[in-house]
Amino acid sequence: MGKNLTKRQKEILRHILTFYEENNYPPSVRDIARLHNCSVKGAYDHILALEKKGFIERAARRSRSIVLTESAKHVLRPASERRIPLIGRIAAGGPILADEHFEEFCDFPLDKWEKDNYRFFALKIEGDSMRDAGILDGDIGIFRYQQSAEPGKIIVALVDSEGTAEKEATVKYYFREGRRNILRAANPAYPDTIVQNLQIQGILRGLVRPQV
Amino acid sequence: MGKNLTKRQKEILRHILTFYEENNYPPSVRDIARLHNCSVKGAYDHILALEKKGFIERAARRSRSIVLTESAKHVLRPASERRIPLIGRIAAGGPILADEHFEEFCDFPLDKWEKDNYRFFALKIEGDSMRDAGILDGDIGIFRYQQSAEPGKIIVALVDSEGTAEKEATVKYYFREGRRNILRAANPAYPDTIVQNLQIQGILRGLVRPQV
DNA sequence: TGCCAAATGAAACGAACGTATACTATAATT
DNA sequence: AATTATAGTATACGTTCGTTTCATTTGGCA
Repeated sequence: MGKNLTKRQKEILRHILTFYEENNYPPSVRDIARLHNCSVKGAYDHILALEKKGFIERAARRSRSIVLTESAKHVLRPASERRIPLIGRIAAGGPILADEHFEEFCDFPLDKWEKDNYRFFALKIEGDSMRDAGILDGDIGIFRYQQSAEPGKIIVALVDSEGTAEKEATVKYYFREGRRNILRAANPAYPDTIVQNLQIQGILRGLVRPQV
Repeated sequence: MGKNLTKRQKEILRHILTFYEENNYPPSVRDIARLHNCSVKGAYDHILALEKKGFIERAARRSRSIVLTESAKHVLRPASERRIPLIGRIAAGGPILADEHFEEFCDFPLDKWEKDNYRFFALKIEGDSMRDAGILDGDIGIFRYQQSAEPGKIIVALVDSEGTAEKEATVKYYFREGRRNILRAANPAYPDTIVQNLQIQGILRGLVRPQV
């Protein structure tokens, strides 16, 4: 997965999407050649390359059978615009919005809630430490990506996870006391956590509960 | 517009939709003929008829250029099956799923959660009576429409609202005690409500919280 | 019964389409 | 310097596809 796209290949991808959005059916090889202003073979080669890299799928010898994969859609419209990546485990040090962390995408009517340019991600919440804030085990939190937060907000922070080199995302209230950062659960059973170097990843902006 | 469909034509329409959902690109005339188990000409004539009646659109001489119109989608799957109506106030006696109650539609990734034939609706929840179940004021509950429920489930029930002839929808835990129906809040500050003739409208299947 | 109209099918034509061959050129990598 | 990946043109082959022609069947209905 996650191979790199060349500039031309990305152009082709976008042409395919554009054609599809305008016509509601996929383009033929010649349609793509026309849009890209190149020869049929040129377009065809790009299609083969895009297929090999996993950005499109198609049926051999069938006309107009190109479909964009999730990766392609993700490349063409960044997470913030429409689809929210659901984050899995976070490797040490890496940025939270790297492709390798995306387990799947969480379709979400985001555009009705927010119209700005922030990027969002989703995180499955485990445990009942935020129970009293109405956030239960299994809920999917929708977070706006930002690296700082006002005290009192519910945030995602990265903390070291035992036994592995990976980090773990934890969801807590964020407070400050002097120079110390405090992570506080919304459940009196959990004690505060005090951390010096806090890696804030985002603040809670929404919630989805798959089942009740 | 809105002409009538013959039985065969509706079958063809459904075949087109089925093919499209399975492949993500439209069928060719021969694909349709295969699905309908008829000749190419038979399928083609049906396509022409469907086009004349406004259920499909297509580009002449272009392969796989059939697209279903809104009318077709409406015929094939009524609104209630996919988009979730957001219910406003409920007039006295009327069924909860009447058009007049829909204030708007709540687009929701329903298909990933449920694959059955139930009908769903959404309801904005007011108050904090279900706070301890993680359902806060302003949350939008997603309910499966059904008129009975097992005890212990969170349901929507219709109760008389003071001063008006209208009914109000209330969300509570449902319990039984002998022949009496008990509506119980998930907040100790609220007392149980005991009702004799309970109008259950649906049970909670999901939740969306627009803002935190 | 006989006739019309709608529905259906086999076959075929030509356009649209995927695919292949051959050749050129550029840039990055080995 | 050789290799590989990318990008491109022009041309052509064979398949898929929309469309048409002609003939056949089917189902009312006068």
